[in-house]
Amino acid sequence: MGREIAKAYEPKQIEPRWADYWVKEKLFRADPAKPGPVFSIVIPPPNVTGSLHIGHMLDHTEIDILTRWHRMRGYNTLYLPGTDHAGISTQRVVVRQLAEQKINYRDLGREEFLQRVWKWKEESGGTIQRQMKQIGESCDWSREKFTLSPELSRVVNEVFVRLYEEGLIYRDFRLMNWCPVCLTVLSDLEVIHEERPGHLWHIRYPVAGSKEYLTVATTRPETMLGDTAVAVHPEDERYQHLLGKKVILPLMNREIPIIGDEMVDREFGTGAVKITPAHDPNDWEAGKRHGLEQIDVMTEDGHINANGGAYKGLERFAARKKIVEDLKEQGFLEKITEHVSAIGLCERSKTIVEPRASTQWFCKMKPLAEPAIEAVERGDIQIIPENRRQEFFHWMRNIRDWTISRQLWWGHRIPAWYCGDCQEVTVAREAPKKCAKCGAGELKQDPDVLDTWFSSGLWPFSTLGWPEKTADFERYYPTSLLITGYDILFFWVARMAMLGIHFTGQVPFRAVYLHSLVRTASGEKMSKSKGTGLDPVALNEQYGTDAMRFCLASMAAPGTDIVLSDDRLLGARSFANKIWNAARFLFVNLDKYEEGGAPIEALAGPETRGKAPYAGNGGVPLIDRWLFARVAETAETVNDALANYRFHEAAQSVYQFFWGDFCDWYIEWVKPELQNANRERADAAWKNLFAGFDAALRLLHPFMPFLTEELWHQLPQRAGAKSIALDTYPEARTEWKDAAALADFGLIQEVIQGTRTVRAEMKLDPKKKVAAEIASGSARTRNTIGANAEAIQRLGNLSELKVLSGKLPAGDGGMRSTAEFDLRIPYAAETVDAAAELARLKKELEGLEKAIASKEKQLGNETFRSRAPENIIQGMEEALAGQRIELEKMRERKRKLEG
RNA sequence: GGGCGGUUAGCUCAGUUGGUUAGAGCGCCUGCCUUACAAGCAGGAGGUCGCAGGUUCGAGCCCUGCACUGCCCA
Repeated sequence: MGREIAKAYEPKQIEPRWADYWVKEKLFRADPAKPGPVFSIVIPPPNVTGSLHIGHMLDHTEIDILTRWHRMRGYNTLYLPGTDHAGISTQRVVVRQLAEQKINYRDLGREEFLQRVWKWKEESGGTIQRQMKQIGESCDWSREKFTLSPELSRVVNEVFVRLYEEGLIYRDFRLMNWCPVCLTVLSDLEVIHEERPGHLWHIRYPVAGSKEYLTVATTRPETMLGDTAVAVHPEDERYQHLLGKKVILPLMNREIPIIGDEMVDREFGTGAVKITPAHDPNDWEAGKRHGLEQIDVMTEDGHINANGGAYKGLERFAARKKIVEDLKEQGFLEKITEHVSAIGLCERSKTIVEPRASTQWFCKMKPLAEPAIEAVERGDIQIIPENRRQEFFHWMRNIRDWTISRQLWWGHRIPAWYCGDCQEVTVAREAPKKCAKCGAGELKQDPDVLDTWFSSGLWPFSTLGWPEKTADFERYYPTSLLITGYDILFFWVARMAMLGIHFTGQVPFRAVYLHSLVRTASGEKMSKSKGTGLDPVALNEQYGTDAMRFCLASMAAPGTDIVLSDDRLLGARSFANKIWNAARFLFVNLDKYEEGGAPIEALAGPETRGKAPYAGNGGVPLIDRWLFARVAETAETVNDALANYRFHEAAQSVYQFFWGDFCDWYIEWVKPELQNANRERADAAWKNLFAGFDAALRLLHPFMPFLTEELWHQLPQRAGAKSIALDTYPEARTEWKDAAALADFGLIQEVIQGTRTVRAEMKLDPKKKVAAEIASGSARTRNTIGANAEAIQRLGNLSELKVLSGKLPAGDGGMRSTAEFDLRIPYAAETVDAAAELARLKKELEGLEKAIASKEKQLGNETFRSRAPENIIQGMEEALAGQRIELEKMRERKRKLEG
């Protein structure tokens, strides 16, 4: 059976096939009845606003790596997928689409509009699902959830009602952040604070019954239409005589009082400020203190309303301009100065938010926050990286009540009904038939919906069937881990922690790993709206999903943002190609060997692979002992790194192993053995080669699922081998650990590299084999080299290798010395570039002398000797001894060259 | 204004409790189409670890200050 294997890695040829296979075969379906320790993880549900971006790609890569890793290690594994209805964002998208067709969504009516959004949701939700399948995420599609599904909406109502009954949800009339574009209130978190250069307008307010002016400074002149007072600091000497008097509000010709209030900063502007309770949070509070009227001068979409007199109908910034002009014209404008003002922007629309008073629903946070803080303090929820804990605590300890209502249509309708007769509010799980208080039948449901994060906050338990005690809930809750970006620590993670503990009595996840953000080359957060986003699908097609995943993993050091570059992606793709070609070498040669009548299952079948390493005739060769020692080391590093979310370390380790060890050394070394006329030796070599390759594939699988699945299936397998994803993950087997093999092979590598370096320095013709001689005072070293002379000659391109005891006899040629051995390629003296070598020697000598001096100084220090740990001292002494020998050899060589 | 992080090779970044001559990828230089791979192979150059102090037998790592830079919160 000849294997068809393309010359180069072509991800497009293999990825769709396996993506399909994994879903169709339902390989990743979780079964709560199965035994084993549990690893459960719920996806941070992507918004159904469009498609996955590069940030999702990182997030999902990390989740999938850990999921596949746990599964291979025998965990009962659940990775639960799903999407978020993303109220405000999704509504915005559809509103915009309609606007492009010149349709105002409000004209459509609520029902019709919602139908349109559902249609959009089906499309983009489908896109996300398709993308996730395309990138090979090993989730259980049978458990896919959607935050706005009837199933999860019931949970939302349940939670709302319970919180209301517990007195944790209430209504209040407050000044809120309002987005005039999204037409809804926003929570504090949804407002982005920014500093922008602006102006400070100094406006003269004439004092009533006097010729005097009181000049106030403001950053928002348009709000003066709603001024109901002017305030100064009560102890400000400049204004004592004005306290209790009134000013005439310019443009509006209204008398308003001059009040004293300690909130006024005497240093700011003129020390006098206008008070507009309906349009500024500080003024709102001041207004309450002084019993001032609240005059709202704006419409919901940021235009001046009837309270604004002549300015009615003007958009707020147009109104500002006009008001400033008018003030100037009428002599009320004293001056304009430069000023950097802090502004609030709507997270979604980037519009400047407008403080606006309205009645909203709130959720009390302090009672919910405390248990969550304690859970993190106790370590019941572990936050990684550690430094994010502090942010979490700081925010949680200063938490404010959460505005949970939104003036949107797309979302969970608030389960509250108002009686048309007695105005009583009824909060219920299902629509009530009549008013609980007066019995009237005319009830109207609250038109508002809940903040998206209210339902996302329930995600870890709502998706597992709570409040029912389902098998899934019992088995998979609390989830093992949450992986998400640190940018939603407060929005989402904190709220899940609070709501999860409150409703289930258990933490929603035992650990939270907060990963970095993917940034553009200039360091900005990638964003589709700025056009700086990278499309993961396009990149996956260009480089291959496996390469993309590997690249992201290799850059995902905890706490560091990722700057993705073409260079890195190319490097990862090269790695995939390297793996592909190593496989190609194996398979092509195995086919050849098979034609010679070799029983393949006995060479490369799983039973055979499991028992490596094999001995030929004699013991297990050094190269094989070394390979499996490296497998064990790599498995140890990778397992340890993944257990600690050190994806980059895991990736780097497996990269080094596959490329640096398996390809560069192992394959090159065993090539001739594979054709060895001695059947027993050749068979052993094949068995070891495949066992090593198989271990490498399994090590790589969580990072590069497609490539490894493809190649794994090409291995001679038991009938019915389903997937590498269900195979076991390599462990650091104790029988593979072999310090002696690592040391001995390290020596051989030094010898081979020495010959290559000397050859390069002497600029020898690469095609020409040359003789080399090597001398060592150590019998063990001589034996090790002697036993591997054939491979050393081949890989060092040598025609002959003489192994001598003691020192090299006098002679000319290129030389390399270590403490262990001296190597020489004899050659006529004139062909050696003595000057170049001398320069190199001098430089090396300098470094060595420095190293020796520093060690001598330290070792000579009594305090060091008495305080440093024994192993450090001993290691240093050994290194020093070696370096002294090297130094001596180098000096001798130098003398000779100079002589 | 408060808090957190970053500054290490030309570029992008690792460097886990302080411990022997600081690493990787890419780029660069030299030589190779060696029949798995030129997306490759072999060899090589390149860093006073932002600056200034301090602690320590010993500092890229700990402390203080400064500079530049990014983020979060108000």
